[in-house]
Amino acid sequence: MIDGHSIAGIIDVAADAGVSPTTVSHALSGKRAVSAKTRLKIQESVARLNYQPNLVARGLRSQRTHTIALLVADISNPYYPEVASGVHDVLTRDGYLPFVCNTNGVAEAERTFLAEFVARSVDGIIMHPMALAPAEIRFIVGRRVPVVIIGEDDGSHSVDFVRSDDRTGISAGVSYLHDQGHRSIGFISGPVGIGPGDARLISFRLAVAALGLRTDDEWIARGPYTRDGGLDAGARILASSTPPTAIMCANDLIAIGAMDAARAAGLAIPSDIAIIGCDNIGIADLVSPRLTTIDNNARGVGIACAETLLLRIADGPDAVARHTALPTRLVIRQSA
Amino acid sequence: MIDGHSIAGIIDVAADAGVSPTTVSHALSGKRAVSAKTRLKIQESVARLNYQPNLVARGLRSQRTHTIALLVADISNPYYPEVASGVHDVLTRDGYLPFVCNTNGVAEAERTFLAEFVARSVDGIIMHPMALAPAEIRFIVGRRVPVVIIGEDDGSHSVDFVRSDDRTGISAGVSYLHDQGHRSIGFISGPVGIGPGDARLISFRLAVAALGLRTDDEWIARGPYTRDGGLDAGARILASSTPPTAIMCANDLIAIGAMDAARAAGLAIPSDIAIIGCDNIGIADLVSPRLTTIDNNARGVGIACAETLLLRIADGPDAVARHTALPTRLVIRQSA
DNA sequence: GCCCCCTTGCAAATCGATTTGTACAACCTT
DNA sequence: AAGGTTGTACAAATCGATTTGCAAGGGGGC
Repeated sequence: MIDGHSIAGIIDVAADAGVSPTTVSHALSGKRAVSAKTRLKIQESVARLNYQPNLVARGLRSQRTHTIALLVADISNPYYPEVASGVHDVLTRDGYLPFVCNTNGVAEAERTFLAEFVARSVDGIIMHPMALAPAEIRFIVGRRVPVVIIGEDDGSHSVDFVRSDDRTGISAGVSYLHDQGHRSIGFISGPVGIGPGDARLISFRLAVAALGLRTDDEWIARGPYTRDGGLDAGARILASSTPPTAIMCANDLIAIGAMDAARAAGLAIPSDIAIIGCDNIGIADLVSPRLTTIDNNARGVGIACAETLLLRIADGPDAVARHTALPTRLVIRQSA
Repeated sequence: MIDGHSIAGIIDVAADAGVSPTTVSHALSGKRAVSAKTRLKIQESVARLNYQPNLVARGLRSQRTHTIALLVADISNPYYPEVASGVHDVLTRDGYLPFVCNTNGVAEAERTFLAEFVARSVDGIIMHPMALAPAEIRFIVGRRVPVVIIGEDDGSHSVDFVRSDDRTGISAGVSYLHDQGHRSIGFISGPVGIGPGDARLISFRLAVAALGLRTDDEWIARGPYTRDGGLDAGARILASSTPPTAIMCANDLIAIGAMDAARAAGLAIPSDIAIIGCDNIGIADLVSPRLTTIDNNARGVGIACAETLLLRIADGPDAVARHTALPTRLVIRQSA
């Protein structure tokens, strides 16, 4: 009895119950009526033989594999596991299983995986493209398998998009600082054209302008999305002629670097200078002081992607595309 | 031309090239000889029609899906993405695609997913069990699909195991503290019977005894694997009659909590008290002072699991089981 | 009592590839 | 020149389920 799971097929069940495979299939799927008596017999046989339908065979015949693919840049980047977790929870509840693959942001890898997903007849793809444009994705995948793209939409009516709306959270952050009495606020963004920094800087400028606050170019700095990047940029801002009393950052790593810079300058956080990050990665709650930051709701993005995909699968390829923007929110801790 | 990918099957390719489907299959798989001339014709047709074999159909016939499953407790726990990344990189290189699923440590979820993997004919399973014993896993899965288990082996000769060997790293940590002049070292473990804390505490005791150091029960504390758990336990140790000059912790979150406790007691790190964590999660490099910790080589574990699984697939179920223990290593930063 | 319809179950086709058995030809061997 | 070997391609069976078309039996309406 090494094998808890014998290799019974639907034919074995049919033989055991004294009916045809057809009847077994109908009894189990409910797609056609089966008398209560035979259904009972079949259920007994199923239990006795420990029958489990071969899902590969089912997938081939029914053209539905109940499989989806999640394609991200790097699963070990703390943002993606949150997304994956949301996707996973929604989809497994409906009997889907997710393939999870990394592209490392390489265009050729994105193309290769997409083609492989099509060859494997996945029922849907959720993807955060780094190198491919939505049009090319659509071209590779074709109309047969639905795609939900994480990121800014390109106005297309045939692809679903989900993104988090940085504006709401950043605006809340600026308002919060304003309420605390801050009138001079700086911002550290990422390198030009790379990542979400540009969009977040724009959101920041809008929010500051909306409150009628003064801005100063010396209070804006850029650097890589790392702790060291934040340290450098933060030091530059603090060295300006009249430094701001608060700094917002394009991500949490930069914010942690900015805290280093503040400490190095002998400033106390948040009494001398307030700092707010972006992303609310797990780390944010573990540094000292605990980082006030903007939660971009990664898990919510995953959930929304999965739900959007399920709707698309149900509605077919001709339904109008959904473009979802999830609100972000300020998480107030100790650094501001 | 919305569809970059037409729906050509092997029959279409055969018709286009003027040969039989059999010949196409053999030309592409190389399992039987095909003359150079026809092979060329076929390759042209494949390219023209953009043919990609349906991998579901192939999987059904060949009984190999080139699919594996990775079953973990929680993909958003920073340990697992590292493992997943290692698994992913090795397996995708060989044409496998990984399903990634979470169990949240619930026994019933572990059982359900294992059964589903079998039903889907995955070629292998890599699993970090939380609630199920190896024997039960073996029982559910049967002999048909190979399993690699992450964790302590149970002496079985039929299941492959991979684990990281805490002893090497913890011993290195204790030696390092000893070299720095510490003669009284405490340890904060997790709750009894849960997680890796017990094993790590044993390794710690062995290392301390090997150096002939004195131990004191007041220097050992337990608590949940969280920052707050570390704060509590750390405070208790520091309140003992003669507190130690260094504390090792069963994981990094506990270590961060212990640093909080030290600060609360007015102690400077590492001059007044040295602290060493375990796991080297991404956070460890971001707290202040940067946490000295023991890297358990999560990515290496993933790589080893994948390689072990590939070997098992190649060797068949009767080959002797491999039990691998990967060395851990001390990462020296600022907290010790 | 006759006819029709509805329920129930089976046989056979199907999904799209791989794999096996076989036929035909050409080329060697003796 | 007869017999044997090798190379090449095809037809048919196969993987394990779902799905469709059809037949037999039972019940109800008129």
